[in-house]
Amino acid sequence: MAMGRPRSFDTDKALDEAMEVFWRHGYDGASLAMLTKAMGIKPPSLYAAFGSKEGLLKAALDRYAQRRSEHMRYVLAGATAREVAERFLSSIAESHTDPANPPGCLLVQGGLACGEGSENIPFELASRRALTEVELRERFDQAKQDGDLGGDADPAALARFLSTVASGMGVLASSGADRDALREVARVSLSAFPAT
Amino acid sequence: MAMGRPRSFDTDKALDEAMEVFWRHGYDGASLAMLTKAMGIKPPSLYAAFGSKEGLLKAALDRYAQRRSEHMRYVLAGATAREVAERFLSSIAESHTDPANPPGCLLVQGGLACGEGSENIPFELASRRALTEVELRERFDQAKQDGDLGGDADPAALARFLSTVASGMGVLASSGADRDALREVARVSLSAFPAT
DNA sequence: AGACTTATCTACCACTCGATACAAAAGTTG
DNA sequence: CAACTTTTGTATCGAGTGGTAGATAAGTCT
Repeated sequence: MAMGRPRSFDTDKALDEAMEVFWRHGYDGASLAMLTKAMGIKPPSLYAAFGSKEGLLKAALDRYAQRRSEHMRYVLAGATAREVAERFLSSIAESHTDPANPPGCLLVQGGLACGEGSENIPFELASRRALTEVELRERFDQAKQDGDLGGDADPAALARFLSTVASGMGVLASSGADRDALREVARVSLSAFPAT
Repeated sequence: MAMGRPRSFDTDKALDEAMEVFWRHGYDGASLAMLTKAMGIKPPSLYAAFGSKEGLLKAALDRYAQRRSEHMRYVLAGATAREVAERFLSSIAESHTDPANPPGCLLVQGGLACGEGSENIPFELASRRALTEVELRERFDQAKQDGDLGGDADPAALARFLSTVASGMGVLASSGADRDALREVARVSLSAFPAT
């Protein structure tokens, strides 16, 4: 049945380049010219592989989530709620200032507000940010059952707090703050988790 | 010397409309068509009054800062560091979910990452966000001299923490979170300021 | 009134946007 | 090799971008 001409570029490698462009310039600010140049391909190849600019973003977001999942598994494996929080905030401080990537978080930098043809992009990013909060809340629910969160502690509120601080650290990092500044924010934030 | 034809629109009223467009769509996402329609004027009037799209944003940011200054004066007038933090976070929770405005904070929504012609916009917003952090730090320095901040407390770190949480609350609000959610984040954040 | 100054409107500029039509190229299968 | 299928590059689409030229309108000053 004839297999057709094989793709001449590596999809994942191209996605990594696209991710960086979206990360650094946001969805609206990332033009097809920038994307195709970074990916090393021409527009028809991009559209054949990803369908649309939005499809490309979603594929990049999937890849971003995949990268993060291993970190998150380590974070959630912390023995206590406080240790989970400590691991979470530390990993955010490191990853948001990793010189291998643009500063901040793709899910924040990608676009909190967009133009007329891209109204659903902010929703897409928000729903992906929400996933992390859910993971934390479920872990803190478990911590409460385990007894290492006091009776007055609110797992949902703590998860939302951590998620909010993480977003804020994304904004801070994108402003050029260095790693130590983010570590300091992480340390102060831990006040919400009384030491065992 | 002849005064010339008077301006037929109210500059501040027009700025308020422009502010809302930038707030809701970000700098790149706000097109001249959207801006002129919202302001009720034509492009030549806009350019005569504000010079450029970037000039319009800066004028809107000035107006935004002016609006906030009274709130900030109230915040900084708190008797103790903890009361300042409490007032700050509460005012953020209210203002970022004020139905009279787009959700979140203009200084965050306006654009953390921009396209090729607007590289300096994120810097402009970041420098304005930094002003609030400086005000808080100076107030906490004073609190330390006054003795209502313990010897182990770090005024700069606490100010950066609050500023970071405020940015995070902006992201959270822009995702559709309601006022109670932000209030809860404010409450948890206050853990960093031991009660007197 | 008439000269002068500034704002406004219509129409448009060159350019970029995201996206695509078409034909040549590069493979696999019979 | 010949038939078939898919990808690739060139060249371009219509729409929208930020911004402006030039004429007209609406005031103030002498």
